[in-house]
Amino acid sequence: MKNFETMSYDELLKEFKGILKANALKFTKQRETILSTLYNNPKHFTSECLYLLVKQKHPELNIGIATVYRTLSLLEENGLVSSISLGAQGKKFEIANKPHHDHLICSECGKIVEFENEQIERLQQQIAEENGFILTDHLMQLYGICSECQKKKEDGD
Amino acid sequence: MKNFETMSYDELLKEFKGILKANALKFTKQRETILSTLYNNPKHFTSECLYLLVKQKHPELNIGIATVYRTLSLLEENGLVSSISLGAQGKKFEIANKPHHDHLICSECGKIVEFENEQIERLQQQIAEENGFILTDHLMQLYGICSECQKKKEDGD
DNA sequence: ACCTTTTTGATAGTGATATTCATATCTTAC
DNA sequence: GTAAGATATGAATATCACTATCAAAAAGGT
Repeated sequence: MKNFETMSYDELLKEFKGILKANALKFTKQRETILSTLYNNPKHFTSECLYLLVKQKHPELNIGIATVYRTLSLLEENGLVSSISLGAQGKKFEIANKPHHDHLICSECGKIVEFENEQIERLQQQIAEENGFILTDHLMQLYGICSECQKKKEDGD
Repeated sequence: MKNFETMSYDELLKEFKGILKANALKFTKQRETILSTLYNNPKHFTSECLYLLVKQKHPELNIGIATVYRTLSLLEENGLVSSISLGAQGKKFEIANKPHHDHLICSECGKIVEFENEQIERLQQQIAEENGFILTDHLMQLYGICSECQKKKEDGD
Protein backbone atom coordinates (compact mmCIF):
# COMPACT_ATOMS: atom_id res chain seq x y z
CA MET A 1 0.00 0.00 0.00
CA LYS A 2 1.10 3.53 -0.72
CA ASN A 3 2.27 5.74 2.09
CA PHE A 4 0.18 8.88 2.47
CA GLU A 5 2.13 10.37 5.33
CA THR A 6 2.34 14.11 5.47
CA MET A 7 0.79 14.52 2.03
CA SER A 8 -0.56 17.93 1.09
CA TYR A 9 -4.20 18.25 0.14
CA ASP A 10 -3.37 18.66 -3.53
CA GLU A 11 -1.29 15.51 -3.49
CA LEU A 12 -4.01 13.66 -1.64
CA LEU A 13 -6.62 14.80 -4.11
CA LYS A 14 -4.47 13.75 -7.04
CA GLU A 15 -4.00 10.37 -5.40
CA PHE A 16 -7.75 10.04 -4.91
CA LYS A 17 -8.51 10.93 -8.51
CA GLY A 18 -5.99 8.33 -9.63
CA ILE A 19 -7.70 5.68 -7.52
CA LEU A 20 -11.09 6.62 -8.92
CA LYS A 21 -9.88 6.50 -12.49
CA ALA A 22 -8.14 3.18 -11.94
CA ASN A 23 -11.43 1.72 -10.76
CA ALA A 24 -13.69 3.37 -13.31
CA LEU A 25 -15.33 5.41 -10.59
CA LYS A 26 -16.39 9.02 -10.91
CA PHE A 27 -15.11 12.12 -9.21
CA THR A 28 -18.08 13.82 -7.56
CA LYS A 29 -18.64 16.90 -5.42
CA GLN A 30 -19.77 14.67 -2.57
CA ARG A 31 -16.66 12.55 -2.61
CA GLU A 32 -14.39 15.55 -2.84
CA THR A 33 -16.18 17.34 -0.01
CA ILE A 34 -15.92 14.36 2.31
CA LEU A 35 -12.21 14.03 1.62
CA SER A 36 -11.53 17.72 2.15
CA THR A 37 -13.61 17.84 5.33
CA LEU A 38 -11.59 14.97 6.76
CA TYR A 39 -8.37 16.66 5.69
CA ASN A 40 -9.26 20.01 7.19
CA ASN A 41 -10.52 18.55 10.45
CA PRO A 42 -7.81 16.20 11.62
CA LYS A 43 -9.85 14.50 14.30
CA HIS A 44 -11.77 11.29 14.82
CA PHE A 45 -15.23 11.30 13.25
CA THR A 46 -18.10 8.91 13.56
CA SER A 47 -20.00 8.54 10.27
CA GLU A 48 -22.95 10.38 11.77
CA CYS A 49 -20.77 13.21 13.02
CA LEU A 50 -19.09 13.69 9.67
CA TYR A 51 -22.48 13.61 7.93
CA LEU A 52 -23.78 16.40 10.17
CA LEU A 53 -20.69 18.55 9.60
CA VAL A 54 -20.77 18.21 5.82
CA LYS A 55 -24.51 18.85 5.78
CA GLN A 56 -24.02 22.02 7.79
CA LYS A 57 -21.02 23.40 5.91
CA HIS A 58 -22.28 22.49 2.45
CA PRO A 59 -26.08 22.56 2.59
CA GLU A 60 -26.25 23.03 -1.20
CA LEU A 61 -24.97 19.48 -1.63
CA ASN A 62 -27.91 18.04 0.26
CA ILE A 63 -25.73 15.10 1.10
CA GLY A 64 -27.27 11.83 2.24
CA ILE A 65 -26.00 9.66 5.06
CA ALA A 66 -25.70 6.72 2.68
CA THR A 67 -23.16 8.61 0.62
CA VAL A 68 -21.09 9.30 3.70
CA TYR A 69 -21.01 5.61 4.57
CA ARG A 70 -20.22 4.65 0.98
CA THR A 71 -17.45 7.21 0.65
CA LEU A 72 -15.86 6.34 3.98
CA SER A 73 -15.74 2.68 2.94
CA LEU A 74 -14.22 3.61 -0.39
CA LEU A 75 -11.60 5.82 1.23
CA GLU A 76 -10.77 3.23 3.83
CA GLU A 77 -10.44 0.42 1.28
CA ASN A 78 -7.89 2.52 -0.54
CA GLY A 79 -5.98 3.52 2.53
CA LEU A 80 -6.84 7.22 2.45
CA VAL A 81 -8.78 6.95 5.69
CA SER A 82 -8.32 4.67 8.65
CA SER A 83 -10.77 3.70 11.34
CA ILE A 84 -10.81 2.51 14.91
CA SER A 85 -13.66 0.67 16.61
CA LEU A 86 -14.34 2.05 20.07
CA GLY A 87 -16.70 -0.42 21.71
CA ALA A 88 -19.55 1.72 22.99
CA GLN A 89 -18.66 4.92 21.20
CA GLY A 90 -18.89 3.32 17.75
CA LYS A 91 -16.51 3.39 14.84
CA LYS A 92 -14.41 6.48 14.20
CA PHE A 93 -12.59 7.57 11.07
CA GLU A 94 -9.64 9.84 10.45
CA ILE A 95 -7.63 10.89 7.44
CA ALA A 96 -4.65 8.62 6.89
CA ASN A 97 -2.06 11.21 5.92
CA LYS A 98 -0.35 10.85 9.24
CA PRO A 99 2.33 8.37 10.25
CA HIS A 100 0.98 5.15 11.68
CA HIS A 101 -0.03 5.51 15.30
CA ASP A 102 -2.12 3.93 18.01
CA HIS A 103 -4.45 5.49 20.54
CA LEU A 104 -4.45 6.26 24.23
CA ILE A 105 -8.00 7.00 25.32
CA CYS A 106 -9.32 8.61 28.49
CA SER A 107 -12.23 6.57 29.84
CA GLU A 108 -13.61 9.59 31.67
CA CYS A 109 -13.66 12.37 29.07
CA GLY A 110 -13.00 10.49 25.83
CA LYS A 111 -9.84 12.41 25.03
CA ILE A 112 -7.67 10.64 22.47
CA VAL A 113 -3.87 10.90 22.42
CA GLU A 114 -2.00 9.41 19.48
CA PHE A 115 1.28 7.61 19.94
CA GLU A 116 3.69 5.45 18.03
CA ASN A 117 6.11 2.83 19.29
CA GLU A 118 8.38 0.94 16.97
CA GLN A 119 9.45 -1.52 19.59
CA ILE A 120 5.89 -2.70 20.12
CA GLU A 121 5.36 -2.96 16.37
CA ARG A 122 8.38 -5.22 16.11
CA LEU A 123 7.20 -7.42 18.96
CA GLN A 124 3.78 -7.73 17.34
CA GLN A 125 5.38 -8.84 14.10
CA GLN A 126 7.38 -11.40 16.02
CA ILE A 127 4.33 -12.78 17.83
CA ALA A 128 2.45 -13.19 14.56
CA GLU A 129 5.36 -15.05 12.99
CA GLU A 130 5.70 -17.35 15.98
CA ASN A 131 2.08 -18.36 15.46
CA GLY A 132 2.36 -18.87 11.72
CA PHE A 133 0.34 -15.75 10.89
CA ILE A 134 1.09 -13.16 8.25
CA LEU A 135 0.41 -9.92 10.10
CA THR A 136 -1.77 -7.56 8.09
CA ASP A 137 -3.01 -5.08 10.67
CA HIS A 138 -3.38 -4.42 14.33
CA LEU A 139 -5.46 -2.56 16.80
CA MET A 140 -3.98 -1.23 20.00
CA GLN A 141 -5.88 1.03 22.32
CA LEU A 142 -4.72 1.93 25.79
CA TYR A 143 -7.40 3.04 28.21
CA GLY A 144 -6.75 5.16 31.23
CA ILE A 145 -7.46 8.37 33.05
CA CYS A 146 -5.82 11.52 31.74
CA SER A 147 -4.11 13.99 34.02
CA GLU A 148 -6.99 16.47 33.88
CA CYS A 149 -9.54 13.89 34.91
CA GLN A 150 -7.24 12.71 37.69
CA LYS A 151 -7.24 16.25 39.07
CA LYS A 152 -11.00 16.56 38.77
CA LYS A 153 -11.40 13.34 40.73
CA GLU A 154 -9.11 14.55 43.52
CA ASP A 155 -11.00 17.82 43.77
CA GLY A 156 -14.29 15.97 43.84
CA ASP A 157 -13.28 13.79 46.80
CA MET B 1 -10.94 -4.93 40.28
CA LYS B 2 -10.60 -8.40 41.70
CA ASN B 3 -8.38 -10.89 39.99
CA PHE B 4 -10.27 -13.98 38.86
CA GLU B 5 -7.32 -15.82 37.40
CA THR B 6 -7.36 -19.57 37.72
CA MET B 7 -10.36 -19.50 40.00
CA SER B 8 -12.21 -22.78 40.47
CA TYR B 9 -15.86 -22.92 39.55
CA ASP B 10 -16.94 -22.97 43.18
CA GLU B 11 -14.91 -19.87 43.92
CA LEU B 12 -16.27 -18.16 40.82
CA LEU B 13 -19.82 -19.01 41.79
CA LYS B 14 -19.29 -17.72 45.30
CA GLU B 15 -17.88 -14.52 43.84
CA PHE B 16 -20.88 -14.20 41.54
CA LYS B 17 -23.35 -14.71 44.39
CA GLY B 18 -21.53 -12.05 46.36
CA ILE B 19 -21.85 -9.60 43.49
CA LEU B 20 -25.53 -10.35 43.12
CA LYS B 21 -26.19 -9.88 46.81
CA ALA B 22 -24.22 -6.65 46.92
CA ASN B 23 -26.42 -5.26 44.16
CA ALA B 24 -29.74 -6.63 45.40
CA LEU B 25 -29.95 -8.91 42.38
CA LYS B 26 -31.26 -12.45 42.40
CA PHE B 27 -29.53 -15.72 41.86
CA THR B 28 -31.41 -17.56 39.13
CA LYS B 29 -31.05 -20.81 37.22
CA GLN B 30 -30.51 -18.87 34.01
CA ARG B 31 -27.69 -16.77 35.40
CA GLU B 32 -26.02 -19.77 36.97
CA THR B 33 -26.30 -21.81 33.77
CA ILE B 34 -24.77 -19.07 31.64
CA LEU B 35 -21.85 -18.72 34.03
CA SER B 36 -21.24 -22.47 34.17
CA THR B 37 -21.52 -22.86 30.42
CA LEU B 38 -18.88 -20.17 29.93
CA TYR B 39 -16.70 -21.79 32.58
CA ASN B 40 -16.94 -25.26 31.08
CA ASN B 41 -16.37 -24.10 27.51
CA PRO B 42 -13.29 -21.93 27.64
CA LYS B 43 -13.65 -20.46 24.16
CA HIS B 44 -14.90 -17.27 22.54
CA PHE B 45 -18.68 -17.11 22.22
CA THR B 46 -20.89 -14.72 20.37
CA SER B 47 -24.13 -14.00 22.28
CA GLU B 48 -26.07 -15.94 19.68
CA CYS B 49 -23.75 -18.91 19.87
CA LEU B 50 -23.92 -19.08 23.66
CA TYR B 51 -27.71 -18.77 23.49
CA LEU B 52 -27.94 -21.75 21.13
CA LEU B 53 -25.65 -23.88 23.30
CA VAL B 54 -27.53 -23.16 26.52
CA LYS B 55 -30.86 -23.74 24.80
CA GLN B 56 -29.65 -27.10 23.53
CA LYS B 57 -28.02 -28.33 26.74
CA HIS B 58 -30.76 -27.05 29.06
CA PRO B 59 -34.00 -27.09 27.10
CA GLU B 60 -36.02 -27.19 30.34
CA LEU B 61 -34.90 -23.61 31.05
CA ASN B 62 -36.46 -22.34 27.83
CA ILE B 63 -33.96 -19.54 27.98
CA GLY B 64 -34.53 -16.36 25.98
CA ILE B 65 -31.93 -14.51 23.96
CA ALA B 66 -32.64 -11.35 25.94
CA THR B 67 -31.56 -13.08 29.13
CA VAL B 68 -28.30 -14.10 27.51
CA TYR B 69 -27.57 -10.51 26.54
CA ARG B 70 -28.59 -9.22 29.94
CA THR B 71 -26.48 -11.78 31.78
CA LEU B 72 -23.42 -11.25 29.60
CA SER B 73 -23.60 -7.52 30.26
CA LEU B 74 -23.94 -8.15 33.97
CA LEU B 75 -21.00 -10.55 34.01
CA GLU B 76 -18.85 -8.24 31.95
CA GLU B 77 -19.62 -5.19 34.11
CA ASN B 78 -18.42 -7.15 37.09
CA GLY B 79 -15.31 -8.48 35.43
CA LEU B 80 -16.32 -12.14 35.37
CA VAL B 81 -16.29 -12.25 31.58
CA SER B 82 -14.43 -10.18 29.05
CA SER B 83 -15.25 -9.42 25.45
CA ILE B 84 -13.59 -8.48 22.21
CA SER B 85 -15.26 -6.70 19.31
CA LEU B 86 -14.44 -8.24 15.96
CA GLY B 87 -15.72 -5.78 13.37
CA ALA B 88 -17.74 -7.88 10.94
CA GLN B 89 -17.83 -11.06 12.95
CA GLY B 90 -19.47 -9.45 15.97
CA LYS B 91 -18.64 -9.37 19.63
CA LYS B 92 -17.24 -12.41 21.41
CA PHE B 93 -17.18 -13.23 25.10
CA GLU B 94 -15.02 -15.46 27.25
CA ILE B 95 -14.80 -16.25 30.92
CA ALA B 96 -12.28 -14.08 32.71
CA ASN B 97 -10.67 -16.65 34.97
CA LYS B 98 -7.60 -16.90 32.81
CA PRO B 99 -4.37 -14.93 33.05
CA HIS B 100 -4.43 -11.73 31.05
CA HIS B 101 -3.83 -12.22 27.35
CA ASP B 102 -4.36 -10.54 24.01
CA HIS B 103 -5.64 -11.89 20.72
CA LEU B 104 -4.26 -12.76 17.31
CA ILE B 105 -7.14 -13.04 14.88
CA CYS B 106 -7.33 -14.55 11.40
CA SER B 107 -9.19 -12.14 9.11
CA GLU B 108 -10.16 -14.99 6.81
CA CYS B 109 -11.60 -17.67 9.09
CA GLY B 110 -12.01 -15.83 12.39
CA LYS B 111 -9.68 -18.16 14.29
CA ILE B 112 -8.45 -16.66 17.54
CA VAL B 113 -5.07 -17.38 19.11
CA GLU B 114 -4.36 -16.07 22.59
CA PHE B 115 -0.98 -14.71 23.53
CA GLU B 116 0.72 -12.84 26.29
CA ASN B 117 3.76 -10.60 26.13
CA GLU B 118 5.14 -8.95 29.21
CA GLN B 119 7.49 -6.74 27.28
CA ILE B 120 4.63 -5.11 25.40
CA GLU B 121 2.69 -4.67 28.64
CA ARG B 122 5.62 -2.84 30.15
CA LEU B 123 5.95 -0.58 27.12
CA GLN B 124 2.26 0.23 27.26
CA GLN B 125 2.56 1.19 30.88
CA GLN B 126 5.47 3.42 30.01
CA ILE B 127 3.61 5.13 27.15
CA ALA B 128 0.66 5.88 29.42
CA GLU B 129 2.92 7.38 32.06
CA GLU B 130 4.72 9.53 29.53
CA ASN B 131 1.37 11.02 28.58
CA GLY B 132 0.23 11.59 32.15
CA PHE B 133 -2.36 8.80 32.04
CA ILE B 134 -3.07 6.20 34.69
CA LEU B 135 -3.41 3.05 32.63
CA THR B 136 -6.51 1.07 33.53
CA ASP B 137 -6.95 -1.27 30.62
CA HIS B 138 -5.90 -1.98 27.10
CA LEU B 139 -7.04 -3.65 23.95
CA MET B 140 -4.59 -5.25 21.57
CA GLN B 141 -5.68 -7.31 18.63
CA LEU B 142 -3.36 -8.44 15.89
CA TYR B 143 -4.98 -9.25 12.57
CA GLY B 144 -3.47 -11.52 9.99
CA ILE B 145 -3.85 -14.66 7.97
CA CYS B 146 -3.34 -17.97 9.72
CA SER B 147 -1.19 -20.73 8.22
CA GLU B 148 -4.22 -22.78 7.16
CA CYS B 149 -5.78 -19.89 5.29
CA GLN B 150 -2.43 -19.11 3.68
CA LYS B 151 -2.39 -22.68 2.30
CA LYS B 152 -5.97 -22.43 1.09
CA LYS B 153 -5.14 -19.23 -0.77
CA GLU B 154 -2.13 -20.82 -2.48
CA ASP B 155 -4.22 -23.81 -3.56
CA GLY B 156 -6.92 -21.51 -4.85
CA ASP B 157 -4.59 -19.56 -7.10
C1' DA C 1 -24.08 17.98 -26.53
C1' DC C 2 -25.05 12.93 -26.48
C1' DC C 3 -25.09 8.56 -24.56
C1' DT C 4 -23.69 5.20 -21.33
C1' DT C 5 -22.38 4.28 -16.86
C1' DT C 6 -21.97 5.37 -12.24
C1' DT C 7 -23.63 8.02 -8.29
C1' DT C 8 -26.91 9.94 -5.64
C1' DG C 9 -30.62 10.65 -1.85
C1' DA C 10 -34.61 8.73 0.02
C1' DT C 11 -36.43 4.89 1.75
C1' DA C 12 -36.85 0.36 3.17
C1' DG C 13 -34.36 -3.53 5.00
C1' DT C 14 -31.12 -5.88 8.08
C1' DG C 15 -28.95 -7.89 12.11
C1' DA C 16 -27.40 -7.22 16.65
C1' DT C 17 -28.74 -5.57 20.86
C1' DA C 18 -32.03 -3.02 24.12
C1' DT C 19 -36.49 -2.20 26.07
C1' DT C 20 -41.18 -3.09 27.50
C1' DC C 21 -44.49 -5.51 30.03
C1' DA C 22 -47.23 -9.12 31.99
C1' DT C 23 -46.10 -13.27 34.29
C1' DA C 24 -42.93 -16.19 36.85
C1' DT C 25 -39.50 -16.70 40.25
C1' DC C 26 -36.55 -15.42 44.01
C1' DT C 27 -35.60 -13.59 48.79
C1' DT C 28 -36.69 -11.98 53.09
C1' DA C 29 -39.44 -11.68 57.14
C1' DC C 30 -42.31 -13.89 59.73
C1' DG D 1 -42.95 -23.11 55.11
C1' DT D 2 -45.39 -19.44 53.43
C1' DA D 3 -46.89 -14.88 52.19
C1' DA D 4 -45.46 -10.37 50.54
C1' DG D 5 -42.68 -7.63 47.95
C1' DA D 6 -39.14 -7.45 45.12
C1' DT D 7 -36.54 -8.56 40.78
C1' DA D 8 -36.03 -11.63 36.56
C1' DT D 9 -37.86 -13.72 32.81
C1' DG D 10 -39.45 -14.64 27.77
C1' DA D 11 -41.84 -12.86 23.95
C1' DA D 12 -42.58 -9.26 21.38
C1' DT D 13 -41.37 -4.83 19.93
C1' DA D 14 -38.21 -1.00 19.35
C1' DT D 15 -33.80 0.94 18.37
C1' DC D 16 -29.40 1.62 16.49
C1' DA D 17 -25.84 1.65 13.02
C1' DC D 18 -25.27 0.28 8.81
C1' DT D 19 -26.54 -1.73 3.97
C1' DA D 20 -29.32 -2.53 -0.16
C1' DT D 21 -32.64 -0.97 -3.52
C1' DC D 22 -34.15 2.03 -7.01
C1' DA D 23 -35.56 5.89 -9.83
C1' DA D 24 -33.60 10.18 -10.92
C1' DA D 25 -29.38 12.96 -11.49
C1' DA D 26 -24.77 13.76 -12.68
C1' DA D 27 -20.15 12.48 -14.65
C1' DG D 28 -17.10 11.72 -18.48
C1' DG D 29 -15.66 9.66 -22.86
C1' DT D 30 -16.81 10.39 -27.47
